[in-house]
Amino acid sequence: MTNNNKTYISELKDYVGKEVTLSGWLYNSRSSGKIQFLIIRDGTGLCQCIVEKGSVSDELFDELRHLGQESSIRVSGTVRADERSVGGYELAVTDAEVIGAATDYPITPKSHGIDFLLKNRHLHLRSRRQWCIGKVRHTVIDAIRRFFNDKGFVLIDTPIFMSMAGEDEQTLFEVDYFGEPLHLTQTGQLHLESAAMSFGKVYCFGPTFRAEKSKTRRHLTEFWMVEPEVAFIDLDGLLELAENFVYFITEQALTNNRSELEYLGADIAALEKMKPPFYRLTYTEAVEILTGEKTQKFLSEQLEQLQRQKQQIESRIGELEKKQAGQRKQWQKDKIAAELIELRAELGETDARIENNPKHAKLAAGFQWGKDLGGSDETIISQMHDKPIFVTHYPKDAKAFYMKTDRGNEKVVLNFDLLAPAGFGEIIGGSVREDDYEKLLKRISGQGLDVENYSWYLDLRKYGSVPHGGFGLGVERTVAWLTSEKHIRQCIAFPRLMDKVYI
RNA sequence: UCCCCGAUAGCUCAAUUGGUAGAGCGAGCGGCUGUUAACCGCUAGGUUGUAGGUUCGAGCCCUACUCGGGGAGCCA
Repeated sequence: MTNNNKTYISELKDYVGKEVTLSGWLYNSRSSGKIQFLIIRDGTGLCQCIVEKGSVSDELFDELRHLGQESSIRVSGTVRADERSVGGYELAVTDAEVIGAATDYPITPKSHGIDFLLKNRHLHLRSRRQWCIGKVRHTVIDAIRRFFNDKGFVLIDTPIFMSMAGEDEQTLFEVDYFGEPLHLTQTGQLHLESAAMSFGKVYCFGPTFRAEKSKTRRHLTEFWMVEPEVAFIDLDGLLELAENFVYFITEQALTNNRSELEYLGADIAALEKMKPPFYRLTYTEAVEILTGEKTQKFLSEQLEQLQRQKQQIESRIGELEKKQAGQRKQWQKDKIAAELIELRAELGETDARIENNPKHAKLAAGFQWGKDLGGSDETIISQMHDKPIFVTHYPKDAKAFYMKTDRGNEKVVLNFDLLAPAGFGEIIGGSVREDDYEKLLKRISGQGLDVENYSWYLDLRKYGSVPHGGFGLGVERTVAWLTSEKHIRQCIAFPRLMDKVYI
């Protein structure tokens, strides 16, 4: 089948007044006796197609009236601009051909639970929300490659089967490699360091696997991570690289996906403020903030606000319940019932936040210097800022063996996390790498790791060692942040969750 | 692994103190020439997650289990 006569919905603005043929799927339809509105999706967008009685044969008119959601179809007609239509253009249909009729499509235009949607992920991908997220993700990935390629970085594909651990042995997936135990990569960093000593600036980009038993909205067992690694760079240089990088990604998403971001309900005004420089805090400063009065005040104000919000929702529910009882028409009662369901869900979320608030306040107030920042601690700091925040100089003992110690204070390392604002939390983790042979050797053996396995890694410190470092950015977390999507499982086509793989 | 919540029609949810299981969407039929998750009328659709227990009577109370959601630890 040739593709020559086909027009895509995204191109309709160039065909106003002209006759075109669209190929796609029936997204939704409404009929009004002698006029039908078919919403067609073709992968590039949505288009409302108008079928008037008399402009097509009676047989076709009747066939279209009974066509099921997601049937595949080819429609021909004249393009015209109309503000009432999705996307601003519509098609006055003169002819149509049903390619594959569909009946009883499971995902209806009403709301569904997450379990049902994940079980139907192969179909859920067709929904508008998932489509918008997929488009944003595509832009993010394109921006990642473009940013590094334009800056002279060389792409290095690091292995997925790994013989050594980058971080923690316990969080690895083990595989049987012809009888030998290997594990799936959790970072390409160690290999990347060796490549950086050849090419200077390198990056790797691919799937990463973590066997962490984490059941939260921020975790997947398989996720995509990009990791740049640069020779001759210090911590300040890394921070600058990271903020320019994140800025470029947000700017590309705003340029290419504004309508998708709007549909998804992303905070576009906030994203437009993401210009560097970002905030910079040391770990010690972050701890002072967490344990300080300002945080307790911030949290108690937040709690008050949540309680006010709760009261508002409750009084609204009370009003609606009264209103519902007074209604005689069943459909009016049902409309109110639908609103009540939404309000009750909102109330549940608010309740959970009210319940968590004092726990988080207690955790923050009792935070001891030396521990790693917990999820709630990151959330608090993130909520207190309107731009991304770098947190640097973590305690050495809480961090991986390869991080370079601060020569002015050996208790901390030259690392950083980048927290996305408004409560989204960590999207980047990175560090300057230990470049001193003796210090690295001591840290490897000090962590009980087999030095033999790391001899090649130590070689990099033997033959022309240089200051170097890099970081890793999680793609799904970044997409979730940009789109205001709550759970990162929606930010990858086929998510792998702890204990659960649907298709 | 721990804590909290839930499971009722294909889907999303109601069901007052323990007293005859309902609605919307979706499906089918009909009506309507500008609809925006269209609207209006009619029809079909149920072993209330599983196994026990209390009771004259259990969707509702009790116990165990299964599955799911949210959160914690850990992390991108």
